[in-house]
Amino acid sequence: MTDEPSTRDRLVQAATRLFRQRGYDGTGLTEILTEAGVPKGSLYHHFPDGKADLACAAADWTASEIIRVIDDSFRAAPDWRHGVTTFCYKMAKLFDILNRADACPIFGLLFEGPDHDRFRAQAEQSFDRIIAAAARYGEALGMAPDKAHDAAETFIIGFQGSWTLARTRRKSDVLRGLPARLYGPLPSAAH
Amino acid sequence: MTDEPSTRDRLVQAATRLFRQRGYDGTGLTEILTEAGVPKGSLYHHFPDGKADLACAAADWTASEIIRVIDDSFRAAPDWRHGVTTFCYKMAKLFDILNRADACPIFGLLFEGPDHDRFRAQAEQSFDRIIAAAARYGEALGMAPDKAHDAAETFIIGFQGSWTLARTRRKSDVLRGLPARLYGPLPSAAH
DNA sequence: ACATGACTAGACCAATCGGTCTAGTCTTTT
DNA sequence: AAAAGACTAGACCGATTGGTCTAGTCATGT
Repeated sequence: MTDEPSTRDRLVQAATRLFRQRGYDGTGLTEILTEAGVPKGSLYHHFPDGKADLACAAADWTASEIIRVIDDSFRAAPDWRHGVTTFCYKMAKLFDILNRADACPIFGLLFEGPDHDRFRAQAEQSFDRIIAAAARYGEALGMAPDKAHDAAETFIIGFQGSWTLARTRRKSDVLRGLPARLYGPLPSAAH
Repeated sequence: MTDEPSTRDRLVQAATRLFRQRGYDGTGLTEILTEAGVPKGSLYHHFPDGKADLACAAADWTASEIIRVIDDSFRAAPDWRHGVTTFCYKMAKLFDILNRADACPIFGLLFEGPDHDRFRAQAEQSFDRIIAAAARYGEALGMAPDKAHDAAETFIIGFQGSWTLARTRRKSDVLRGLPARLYGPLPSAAH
């Protein structure tokens, strides 16, 4: 009945947090180990290839988290724009919690590192998983499959760029303004 | 009459290239020094604060290069969309030259590093310079000042996101597709 | 001829890096 | 009770890190 996270999970989550703040090369193993409260031996037991292995696990875990937010945002959305808007607001809130300084959870993790192509492949896969998840909701809302995929891509591209700008400015409203940027001002609400 | 680049310039350009490939923390000083063919003493003469100083200089240099491309793209453009399209095509070409693997020249340089807030401030300034340069062309093409600024922001946000996706996929056509994404399919050319 | 400041040159340093390895402690199976 | 494998624990390693420091080389002004 202990719901303490396992050693493995504590490692993944500490790594995720630190990589997001300081990047892959900027984060030392000891730092991760200290934050997770785990000795070195355990790391190399759970992740035989060490840091690179851990980073891939962190990327995977992050992608799943993002998809969870997409699900929460689109499940009850009456139309595409509502889903996107809810997602952006949720992420803006997260952005503020993360001190407006961390890398985009979606892509911050995924580059750099010595084992370049392995990381790139991980990024591509995570990216596609996320886009596919969004596209599925587009289809459910009546878009044609290729239209839905395209809309999802545009959405994620815009989100990625917005997060970057939000980060340099340390202001989350760039994220909340994305829907209006992509789809124009809301026609409703005005008289 | 020697047009060899100065020691300083060689340092900045080598650093720019390497930071773009491996990131700030992923690039060692010796690597930069070797690539530039410059000994350590010279580095600390020209950049007393060492690596961080050099990174800021590299960021500044990069921003100026980007603005040069913006100028080249918009100077003779008949309208906003043409300018954006030319820019995207030019950058797609650059992307292919860079082996489709490097970070976005605009923002790849600017994060991470121990001296976090200094880098962030540099990024913000470079970012704003670039957006302002684009916005100026928007105004010259007849947009109201705030409309032009907004259009420039959307453009750069989209570009940043597109570069990231292009990088994970190693395909430059994501960049070339940005104008259609932002402004819809070209109405002309069709019957 | 000589002094001066700009710049080059690289040996050297403590600290930290990612990673290995041995020892020991649990939990489970028989 | 004994054996076995999963897992924890951390001392230790060579390599590399960013940075300092001293010595020397130029070009220029006087």
